Amino acid sequence: MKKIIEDDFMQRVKSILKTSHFSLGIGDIADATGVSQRQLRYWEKKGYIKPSTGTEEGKHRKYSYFTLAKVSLIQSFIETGFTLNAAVTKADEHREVANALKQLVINRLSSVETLDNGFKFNLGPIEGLPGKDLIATIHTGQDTTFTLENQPS
Amino acid sequence: MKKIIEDDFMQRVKSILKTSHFSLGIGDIADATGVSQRQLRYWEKKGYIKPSTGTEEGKHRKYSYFTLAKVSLIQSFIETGFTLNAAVTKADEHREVANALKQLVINRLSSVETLDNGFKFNLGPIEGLPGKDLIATIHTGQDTTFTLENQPS
DNA sequence: CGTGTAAGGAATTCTGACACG
DNA sequence: CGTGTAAGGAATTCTGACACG
Repeated sequence: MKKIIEDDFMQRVKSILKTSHFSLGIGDIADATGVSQRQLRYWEKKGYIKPSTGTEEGKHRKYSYFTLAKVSLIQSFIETGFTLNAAVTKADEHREVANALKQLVINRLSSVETLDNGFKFNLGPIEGLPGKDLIATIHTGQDTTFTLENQPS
Repeated sequence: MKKIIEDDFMQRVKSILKTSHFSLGIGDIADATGVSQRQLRYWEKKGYIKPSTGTEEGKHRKYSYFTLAKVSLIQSFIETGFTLNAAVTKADEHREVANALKQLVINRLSSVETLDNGFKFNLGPIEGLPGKDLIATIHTGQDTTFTLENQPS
């Protein structure tokens, strides 16, 4: 009942994760974060955020996913009572977290199996435990567990 | 030189990951995947993909990130020589992979430390290894390694 | 089947300004 | 400082059709 997803598929997924540089419009950012378009343009003018596609030629602004994350963080701090400037400072301290998470997945994901109600991800070896692979098991709607399995010989 | 990011921050990041339902326009999907707008509308008409925001009221289409991933996968199979219909079938077999990856991060990420040139993620305990926490270490531009550390007492 | 194109209308975003404070 | 609003123009997307095959 389980099915090992072929390496070919994993290559495609990794390639997509690495190369897919998608962008969002200002309305998409506003809807997702609750920050108004007026605020986003003002924050840009102050240098707090910047669109990936310049608006030099009078075109619509485009934002990266990391800008979305940053806007969400800033908004989160503002709601807590920080001033805009203080919220930006706090958000900037950790702006690379989302990027690092993405890198984690790209670097280590080596294979996937489908289960009846979830997935098994093979994340490769752990330092100091030769011959073992780290396995993350996800069951839909439940928690994720990590286990160790002997590497296929 | 290292800095433990406070729980407060992790709560914000988790909250953002869970609640941030962002969407992309048809032009964003087309630019990110290389699939034309004409193709996207045709694929929608055939029932292969569907926008998150209906176009009933004559508004612009909005797509989820998972639809972007699916479109990328379909395109990847088409480029390999599959027909559109066959490519959709292959993509559908694994459409929940991206969702599961997101769940993995949300479920297990418990704390983050910043290093000089990367991050340390604490992913919590492993089955069968009491007292230990799984640590993922990411160095910018390098590989990710997993190690075990004693849980803080 | 699957995609390209030109056409006219509608939805979205653009800038600069006025407002409040 | 930081954000809301109304205004007119520009960029983007809309649908239905014609085309090729």
